[in-house]
Amino acid sequence: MQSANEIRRQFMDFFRSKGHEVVPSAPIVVKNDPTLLFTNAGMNQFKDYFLGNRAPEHSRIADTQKCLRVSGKHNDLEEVGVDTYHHTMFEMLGNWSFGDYFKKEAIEWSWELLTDVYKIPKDKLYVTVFGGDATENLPMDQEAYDYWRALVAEDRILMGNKKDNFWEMGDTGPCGPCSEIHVDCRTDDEKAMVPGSVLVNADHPQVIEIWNNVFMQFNRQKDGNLVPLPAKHVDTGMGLERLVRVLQGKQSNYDTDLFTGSIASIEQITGKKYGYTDSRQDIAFRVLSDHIRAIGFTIADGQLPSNTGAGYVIRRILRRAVRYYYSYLDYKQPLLHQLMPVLALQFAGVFPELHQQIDLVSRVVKEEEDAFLRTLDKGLKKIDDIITATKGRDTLTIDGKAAFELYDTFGFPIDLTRLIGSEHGLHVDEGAFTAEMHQQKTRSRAATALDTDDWVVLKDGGTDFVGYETLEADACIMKYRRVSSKGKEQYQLVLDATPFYAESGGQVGDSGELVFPNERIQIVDTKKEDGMIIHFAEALPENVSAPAVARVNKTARAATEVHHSATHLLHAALRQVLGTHVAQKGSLVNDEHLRFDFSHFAKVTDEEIARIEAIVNEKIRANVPVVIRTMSKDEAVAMGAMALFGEKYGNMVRVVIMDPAYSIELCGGTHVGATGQLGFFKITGESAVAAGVRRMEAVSGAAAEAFVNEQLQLIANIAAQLKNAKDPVRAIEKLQEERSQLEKHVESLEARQLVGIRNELLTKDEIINQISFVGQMVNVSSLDSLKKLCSDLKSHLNDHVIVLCANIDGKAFVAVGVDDKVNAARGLDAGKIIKEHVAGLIKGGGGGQKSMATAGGSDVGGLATVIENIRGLL
RNA sequence: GGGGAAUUAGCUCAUCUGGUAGAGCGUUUGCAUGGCAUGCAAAAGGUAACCGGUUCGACUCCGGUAUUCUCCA
Repeated sequence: MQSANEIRRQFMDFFRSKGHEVVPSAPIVVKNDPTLLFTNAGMNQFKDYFLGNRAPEHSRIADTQKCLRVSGKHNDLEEVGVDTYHHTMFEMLGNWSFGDYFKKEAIEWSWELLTDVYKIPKDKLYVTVFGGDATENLPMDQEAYDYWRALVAEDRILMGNKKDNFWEMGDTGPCGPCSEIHVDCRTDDEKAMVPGSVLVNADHPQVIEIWNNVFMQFNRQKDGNLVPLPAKHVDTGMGLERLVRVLQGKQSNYDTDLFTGSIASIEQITGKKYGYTDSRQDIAFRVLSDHIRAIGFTIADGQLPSNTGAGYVIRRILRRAVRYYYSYLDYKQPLLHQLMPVLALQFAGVFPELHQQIDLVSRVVKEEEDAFLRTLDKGLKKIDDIITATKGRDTLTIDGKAAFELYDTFGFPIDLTRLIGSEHGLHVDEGAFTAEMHQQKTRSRAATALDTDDWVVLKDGGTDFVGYETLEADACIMKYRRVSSKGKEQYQLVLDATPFYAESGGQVGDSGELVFPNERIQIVDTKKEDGMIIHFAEALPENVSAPAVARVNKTARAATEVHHSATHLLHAALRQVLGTHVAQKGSLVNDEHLRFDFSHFAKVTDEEIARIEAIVNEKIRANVPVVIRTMSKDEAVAMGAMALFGEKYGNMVRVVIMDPAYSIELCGGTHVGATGQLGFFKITGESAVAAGVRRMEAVSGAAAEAFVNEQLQLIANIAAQLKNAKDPVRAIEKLQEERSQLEKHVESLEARQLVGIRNELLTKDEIINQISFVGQMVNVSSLDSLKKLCSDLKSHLNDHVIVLCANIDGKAFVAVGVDDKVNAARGLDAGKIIKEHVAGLIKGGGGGQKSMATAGGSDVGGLATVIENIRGLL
């Protein structure tokens, strides 16, 4: 039996023999594309080629692409692991032609590979061809049919409709008919009963599509019309997991050697046995062996779990895995991180990034697992309350709102609520839960509603980026569109030439202005989308076709460049001081400061920070020229450039060198000419971001100068407050000591004073109708003292009624204490007394408990009456 | 980006509708035992995240800020 690794290698060898360049997988985490969080198809990294925004370096390419799908019409996260063939992370094998070969070769080669190389029996295979569509006025794909007919019997070629056999990237853009290859894996008996041809594209688990060949030959325009493309492309995708299952003769993807290693490890760790069934326990095995891949590869590509965006998707996948082993494998400790090394080893030859960062990834995963297990613990306490409340209401239904609150606010999974509820004979009101969920979604969507108009195209072509050389350029608007969200309108502009740097690699996009003959348009931000540089403006010029001068805000750009160059110096210094395990995990560079996240397992000590700063400042004083060169990737790696995981690089890369012996980085950002321009570098903060990831914040250039001045000013102010003490720190320590001593002193004085007053009051005790009555004006400084005094007296008197009045800063205060026995025997209630006989007299309000209550008011004159009135009640 | 929640002793958390902030663990001290594990007793430890408002009175109610958690996009 061929292993998955062999099968993958055969694919690459085959297409290499057909003149293809084999390229590595693009990162699974997508950067700089607001429409996509993760790579979800093999073609993602070639999107720019198809759109014509960028020229391909090879016209024939083959690869295996890491993909992630957690939502979509055929793949809901909650379904993964339940069946035998859906996955979160999967590999898409693909061969590509950019304006090179077309239908003939694509069809012939796919057949050759499947039947000659992989030796799949021809009578197991069916192919589909686009059958035409009347509404689009498209004929059937006769060309593809004819090429297939030369290879395959007529009854194995099926006609497909637009839904299955016409592929579109989006509402507009390149598209075309496609031709799928399906394989029928059923037994001969089953085949005899129902012919495979009727089960194609019918969601049968054993009759599955394994390869789709898309022939891009049209461009879909905004008005819906299809225009033939000048250059025709081939875009294919074959799911490796399915292919391996077919070639290894398995019933389920999970029975192939892509997954059996992980499953065996889970068996070993949990002591449970995988039984190939649909039981909860077996589903848990599949869920874990699937999710572990998604988790491992996304983190290895630099995306840490978090509570927003792509990071949140990873957190959700990870938590679903935890839920499954926690509930169905009866394993209550972190488990996933134990599987990582097995996975890393399995893919070391294909996707080395996981193996190379295995320590970091394992730690991050363990930390996440620990955090979620803690969340579960807290949720378990909450659900106890809910269950008690439910039973108290004499019902068997857990309120859907309560279940949703538990889920929404405390992150407690709904399936666990169901499970725990059922253990108590309760069920969840699912309708109400779903309704709450729906409301939440509607609210979120409304808040993010983005209304985007169509592009208005004035001129076709690509943008010439001149921002590395100049900050000012002649430009025309090529296309623009209006976008609005939450009542705020903005315009997005694409220019034929621009000096504006679009946000990338952590460096923020440029701001500036477009100078037209009669007006100036402010550019507030610049971003990248589909390879286009998009300028964000608050308004449109009156004449959008007028020539303009695009001018970048020089001050901001210069300050940003200072921080970007400082980031490189910092990165190199970190590696020198902390070790070469330091790798960039995130970066933000703007005109005010820089933020750099990197892998490191301990807090960076003050001494280390001092050494890092010293190295960077040394490099600044050495005034090292910053050399920027474009070279081949191999050359850059040979030079010792730090290549980042999770970054997509073409064959030619831009390399930024600050002293070849010190810092060489692949980087598309903009930099200063020489390090001396940085002036000074200062680290302003060091903190933790996630397990094994630290964050460093720093300033350089003018921002560093401002920072230092602020700090010095602060110290000067402090010293001045301390009467310019020689040693301000010692002076503050002394002040604090004195303060705490004084506080204690005052406290004990007050306590003693109160004891004195209390003893005096005890002598004035009168017995009225068997009740100990104390009613006096006292001299205390706060309501708190008055209360203390009252409570103190209570503990010294039996059968008491106490009324204490005080004049504190011109306001009247009264405390009334009534012994519980007196309350019971005579119905005297301190709270009631205060409300009915005190508050009114002093023009105020009050209240309290039966045994003690207080009141306050503005009329000090009423206090004497208060005492007499209460005496009268006895 | 939008919603919900949390922040109380060194740590983990109580404090039902506003009315004198508590527990367990840990710390310190004393006692018991030859020593340890430990047991007993006592003590210290609080600006209730921060700022403002309502109230006679706010940990508690309202608003804002910060940090953290959580769900949705």
